[in-house]
Amino acid sequence: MSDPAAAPAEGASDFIREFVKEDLASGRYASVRTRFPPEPNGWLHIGHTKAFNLSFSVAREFGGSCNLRFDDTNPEKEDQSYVDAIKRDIRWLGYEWGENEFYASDYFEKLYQYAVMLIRKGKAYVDDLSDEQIREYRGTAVPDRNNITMTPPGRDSPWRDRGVEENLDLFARMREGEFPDGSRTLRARIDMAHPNLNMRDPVMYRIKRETHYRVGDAWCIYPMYDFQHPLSDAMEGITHSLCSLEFENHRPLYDWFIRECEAFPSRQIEFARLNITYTVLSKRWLQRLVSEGLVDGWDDPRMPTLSGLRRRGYTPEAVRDFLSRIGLAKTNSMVEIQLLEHCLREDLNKRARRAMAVLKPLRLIIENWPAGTVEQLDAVNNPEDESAGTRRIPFSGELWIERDDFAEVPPPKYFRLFPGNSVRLRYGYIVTCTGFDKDPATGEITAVRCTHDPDTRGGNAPDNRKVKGTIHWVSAAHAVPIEARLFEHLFPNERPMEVPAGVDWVSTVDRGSKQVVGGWGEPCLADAAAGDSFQFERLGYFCLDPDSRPGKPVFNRSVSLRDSWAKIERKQA
RNA sequence: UGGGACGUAGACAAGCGGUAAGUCAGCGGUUUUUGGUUCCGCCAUUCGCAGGUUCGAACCCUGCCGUCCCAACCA
Repeated sequence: MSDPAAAPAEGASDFIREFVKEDLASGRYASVRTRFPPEPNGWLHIGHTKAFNLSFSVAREFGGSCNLRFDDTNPEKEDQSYVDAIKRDIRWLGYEWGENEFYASDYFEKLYQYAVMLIRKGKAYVDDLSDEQIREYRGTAVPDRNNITMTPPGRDSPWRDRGVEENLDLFARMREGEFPDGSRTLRARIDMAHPNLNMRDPVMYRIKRETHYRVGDAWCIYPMYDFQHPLSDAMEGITHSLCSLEFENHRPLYDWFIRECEAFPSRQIEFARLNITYTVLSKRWLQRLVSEGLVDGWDDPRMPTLSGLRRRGYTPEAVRDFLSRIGLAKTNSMVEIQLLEHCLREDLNKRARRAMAVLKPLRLIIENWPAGTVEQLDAVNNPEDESAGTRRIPFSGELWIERDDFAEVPPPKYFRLFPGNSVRLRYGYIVTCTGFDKDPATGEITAVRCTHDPDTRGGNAPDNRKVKGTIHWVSAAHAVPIEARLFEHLFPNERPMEVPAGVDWVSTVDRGSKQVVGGWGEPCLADAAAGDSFQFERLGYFCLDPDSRPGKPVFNRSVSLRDSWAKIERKQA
């Protein structure tokens, strides 16, 4: 407890770490053990990372350990595939749990014995009330004249005072499968007048004939969260059980079960869950996006799932950096997605190789280029990392440039290509625009013409004249065709869940949030492997998608570069 | 005539009775062969509001206001 090694390594500090420190100092606990308890009924999203990053980090910082425990007590929706996906995603973010992998379903027998213990103590009883009756007896909330919700005290179930022996017998027969689904429950005997609804004799067990993905048909009664969770924590010797705010109302119950079962006194501490603008962080909502085909599956790069972020090109480092920046508190908060994007840019800027690619191609013809000549030019792979080295790029008399980099009539402050103006072709030559070709029928610019200054090879002018603009390009004869998938936020609204009455939030999904375009890339892009990240100069960061085929790489735009020109344009408009 | 929490800048968030950190966003400028990056400035006389205690209050007390959560045999 006076061990200096117990101090947080990274200097992270928040109210939970304060509590942990106090608990160690006071001797309440001798060491730290946390847990991350996902239910295997869906994919992990970035909201979950806040929770498991916290529990794993706190454990590590205080020299303890963190268990991965699957909270699999509802066989209806759980499946092994989710277990596998969850494990894969946690590892991806960089956490390992070694031998500490547990399943609440492994505790079914022990939990049953705890329930028997509570029955013997007169603290639990078998109830014959139906679910509707239970709800009614619990006390239905009614709006008063000020429309404030109030809840009258509940009434005792007529079965509440059954004798211990009868309860024991009935509970055993529930387990044996003598009663139909839903016909009886085991309830904790606490206080039907308690102001906290959770304390009004919560259900501990329900009868449900459903095959469980791990224990099969061994059980037809399954424990409820409120009973199972504290005892699972206790059995694992969890000291600090960290969970989100909505469980605050359950803490008295959590403590009650542990106390009455005389189990290890785990401490539950709640914190605010993560919300991010322009997206939704709820399994149910994400599930709907998938099932209604609004996205291309759980790993669609627009999804906030870890598999989606990974496919989008997010790195574990960027996600962890994000988590370290959002802080930890009990205030309900909505983090701007710009912060997440900033973290990605910052990470990729240091690590991603640069490459040139043109996404809205326009032909550039260098009129004074010696016909048939091809030159190999040197290019830096990453100006932020000298060790990344250099590469050669072919240059010739016909190039692809970005359509946005030419203007027939330049707007104010535009310093790209327009008739009479000079720009530098990155790593190439300084060229001067001599004209352009236009389709007389459509008015579309079909090619831009220019001359190059042979003395500026590499981009430097011997006379040191300054050229304001530098644009990217790809040699037409050497370009590899690429597909680029450009993503925008899934929702146009900062808070997609807050829709006007009568509007289905699903209808607000931006159908144009995924845009597929064809373009041209420099030759090195043909050799990219799935998952490789590049910065396409002046455009953004792109990650090779597994949909790529030989000769046809597909790139997902992870995030665009900051674009101050776009801001100027916006102001001018 | 319910219970549990939370209110510090546009968004997060430090602050723990001694006179408002930091980050993102935004704005202005610097550097730059990416309108990227870097770097430098600016951005809360005030902490939901009103009283009170104190030499001194974002921090303590009282009242009020606002927001969130709770009425699954889900977790």
